[in-house]
Amino acid sequence: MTRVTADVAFLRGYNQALVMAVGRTARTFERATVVEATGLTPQAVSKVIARLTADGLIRPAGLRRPGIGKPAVVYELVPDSRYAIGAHVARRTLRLVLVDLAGTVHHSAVSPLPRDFTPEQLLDALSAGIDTMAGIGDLRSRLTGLGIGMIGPLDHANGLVRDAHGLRHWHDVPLREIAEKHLGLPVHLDKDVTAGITAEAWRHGTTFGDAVLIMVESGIGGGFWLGGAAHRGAHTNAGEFGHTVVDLTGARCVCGRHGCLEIVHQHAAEAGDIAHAARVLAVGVVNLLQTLDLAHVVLAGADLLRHSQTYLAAVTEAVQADARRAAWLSTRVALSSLGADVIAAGAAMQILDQHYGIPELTHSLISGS
Amino acid sequence: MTRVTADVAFLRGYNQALVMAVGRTARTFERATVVEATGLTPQAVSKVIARLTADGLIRPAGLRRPGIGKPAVVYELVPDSRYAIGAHVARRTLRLVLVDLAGTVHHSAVSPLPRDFTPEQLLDALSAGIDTMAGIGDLRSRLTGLGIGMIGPLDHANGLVRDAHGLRHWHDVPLREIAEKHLGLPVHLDKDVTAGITAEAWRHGTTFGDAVLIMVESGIGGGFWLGGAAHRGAHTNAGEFGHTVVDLTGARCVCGRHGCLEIVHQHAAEAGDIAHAARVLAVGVVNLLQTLDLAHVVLAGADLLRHSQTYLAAVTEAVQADARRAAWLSTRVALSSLGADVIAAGAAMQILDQHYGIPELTHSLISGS
DNA sequence: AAAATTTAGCAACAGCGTTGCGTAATAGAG
DNA sequence: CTCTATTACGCAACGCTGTTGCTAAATTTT
Repeated sequence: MTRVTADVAFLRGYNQALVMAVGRTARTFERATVVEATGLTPQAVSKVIARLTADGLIRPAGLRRPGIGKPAVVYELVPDSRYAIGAHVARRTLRLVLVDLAGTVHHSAVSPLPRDFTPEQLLDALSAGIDTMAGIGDLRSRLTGLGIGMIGPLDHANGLVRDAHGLRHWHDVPLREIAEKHLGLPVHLDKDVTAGITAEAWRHGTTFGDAVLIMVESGIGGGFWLGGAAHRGAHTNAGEFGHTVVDLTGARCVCGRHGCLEIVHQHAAEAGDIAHAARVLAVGVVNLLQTLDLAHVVLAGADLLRHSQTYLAAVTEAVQADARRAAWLSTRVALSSLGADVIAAGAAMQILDQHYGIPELTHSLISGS
Repeated sequence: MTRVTADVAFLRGYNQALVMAVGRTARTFERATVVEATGLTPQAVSKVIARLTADGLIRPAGLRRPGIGKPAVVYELVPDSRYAIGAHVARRTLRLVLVDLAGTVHHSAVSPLPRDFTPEQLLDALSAGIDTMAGIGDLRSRLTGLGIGMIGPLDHANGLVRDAHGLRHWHDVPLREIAEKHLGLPVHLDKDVTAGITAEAWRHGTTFGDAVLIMVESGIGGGFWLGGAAHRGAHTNAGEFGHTVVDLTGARCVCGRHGCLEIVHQHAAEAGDIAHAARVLAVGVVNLLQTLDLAHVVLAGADLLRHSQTYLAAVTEAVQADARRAAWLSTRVALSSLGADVIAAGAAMQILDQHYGIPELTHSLISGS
C-alpha cells in the first residue's frame, strides 16, 4: 500500500495521481490547468495525460478556443471507468454503496444483520449485496475492490478485527484476508470514522486541509485527516474522541473514567435537551481545534443528523466564538455532504484512493513503536 | 521547503535522506544494513553512499569480516561535517544551542532578554550569540542555518510572528525575513513545542511513531509528530492543548472558556499540590491518547521538570491504567532526553531536517483552506 | 592451491521529467 | 488573400534515477 523507497515507478504514480486529483475535483480541465496546479512542465503533463487517456481514466471533451492561437484540448474524468463498493458494517445493519471514480454514489442499500452476527454471516451478506450491485451494469471488470468501514478496535495494517465493540464473535478475525478469499476482490478494512473522513477528502481533492469528521451514532467518534492523509495513530485506534474527559467531576463512563464527552452528551440527550447535548459536543469540537488547528469540521452520524440543524448551529457558534480571538483562524463547519452514506462511500473511496490517489511514502518500517 | 511535484531530484534527496537517517540512529552501518532498512538494491545503496561520502557527510570507519568472504566496509556519520544553531526565544530569556549533524548538543547558553524586548533587540542578541558559537571551531562554513523556536501564535509557512503572547512589540513581525537579512543565514521559524517534538523525532530516526511533546512552562502546550512529520495544523496554531476544557463547571480561563486544562492545573499547582496537578495533566494526556493514539509521550518544560518524577509517575500511571483495557495498546512515556535544551535543540534540528531529513511532498498548494 | 562465499562496483538499460525546437491551428492586420 | 502573431502541443535528445546482469576482489574453508 505504502512504500518505503522512492523509484521512478513512484514518480509516475505520484504525478499521475496529481493529475487525477485535478480531474476529480474540476468538472473539466486542460493541460494548462494541470500545469498551474502542479508545477509540472507542459511537456510532462502531456505525457501523463497520454498515459491516463490510454488507460481510459480520462478522455478529451472538446476544445477551448483561447481567442487567438491553437485551441486547447479540454479533458474530463471518465467516472464510469472504475468503480468500488463500500460497506458500512454497524451492529445491526449493513450498508452497501456503489461509488464511481469521481466519488459519486450510484446505489445505496441497507440490509439488516442478525443480532450478534458471525463473520460468516457478514460475508454471505456482503457476497449477495456485491453480486447485485456488480450485476447492474455488468461492471465486474471495472470493480476495483471492496472497502469495509467498521467499528473498532481493529488493525488496519493487517486487516484484522481485534474486538468489534459489542459483537461477541469478533475477536481477532482476519477479515480482510477471509473476505478477499471469499469474494475474489481486493478488500480494505478501516475504522468507520476514518473511512468517513476519507470520503470528504477524496471529494474535495488536494486542497482539502486538516479535518475531522465527528460521528454521533451509538457513541461519539472522530475520523482525522491530517497532512494530506488519514490519521489512524499507532494502533489504528485514533478517534476515540468520545472518551475524552470534559468534566472531571462528571458521571462515570463505561470506559472507567469520569466525565467523558460521550456520557455527558448522552445524559443531556436522554434528558431530551438536544440543544444542550449539541453544546456539549461543541465543547469537544473546540477542544480538538485548540489541539489540532483544523480547517474543516464535518458532522455526521445517525443520532446527529436527526437533529442536524441544532448540532450544526451549536458547533458553528462555538467555533466562531473561539476563532473570534484571532481573525486569521478560520474553520469551516459543515454537515457531511453524503449524509448516511458517508462511511460506506468513504470505505469505497479508500479502495479508489489506493489505486488512483496520491501515493505515500512510509518512512517507518516498524509500525506503532 | 516542501514541494508539490516529484522528479528525479526528489528521488535522489529522498533516498539519500533514508540512508542519512540510518547513519544518524545507528552508530555505524554498512551497505547491507541500509539495504535491509530501506529496500533499495545493493547497487543503489552503493551509489548513494558514494555521493554522501563525496559530500563528506559519511565516511568509512573500518571493515567487518563476515567470517567468510570479502569484508564489508563499515560507515559512520561525520557529525562535525554540518552544524546548526537553535534558538529558544522565551519571554525573558534567549537560549542558544549548537547542534551537530548527529543531533548532539555541543554548546548551550542562556542569556537574559530585556523586558518587552523588541525585534531589534532580539536580533542583536542572536547575532552576538551566533558569532560566539560559530567562532568556537571556526565552523561558520559548516553552519547550515538558524532555527528559532518561539511562543505563538505565528505563521510557520511565511516566517511571520503574528502576535507573540505577552510581548507588546511583536505583531505581524516577518522575523524569518529580517533575521535572514540581518544574520546572513537561512532561518527557520516555528512554534516552540513543534521544534521540541522535532528534536525527539530527529534523534530517534525513521522508527519514531506518532508522538506528542507536552510542555509545561508558563502555560501548557503540546507539539505533535504525526505520520512522520510535525503537525502544525491549518494555521500553525496546533498545540494549544492547555486550552482544552476538562472541567465544564471549572473556573474561567483567560481564554474565556471554563475549566481549561491549564487553569485547573495551575490552581492545583498554586495550592502546592503538585501530585494533583500532575494527575490533572495526566487526564489531558490520556485525552490525547484516546483521540490520536500516540506511540510516545515526551514530557518537558521548566515547570514540569522541576518535579519531573512526580509528573512522570502520574502520567505513566494514567496511561497504563488506560491501556489496561487492551493489551495491544502501548505508549511509551518519557522525560525529554534533552532537558531544558529541547526547544532550542529542536529548532536547530529543524534546519538540519530541511537539508538532510526526509523530504516531504505537499499535496496542497492552498494552505489552511 | 583450489573452491566456496561474501562484498563491491562497472556497464548497459528502461523510464522519469526537462529542454530545445519544430509544427499545427487559429485570429487579426495589411 | 496573405502574412504575422499567438497559442497549443509533441518529437527528439538529454541528464538523471534506480535496476539488472555480470565481473572482480577479498577472504575462509577444503
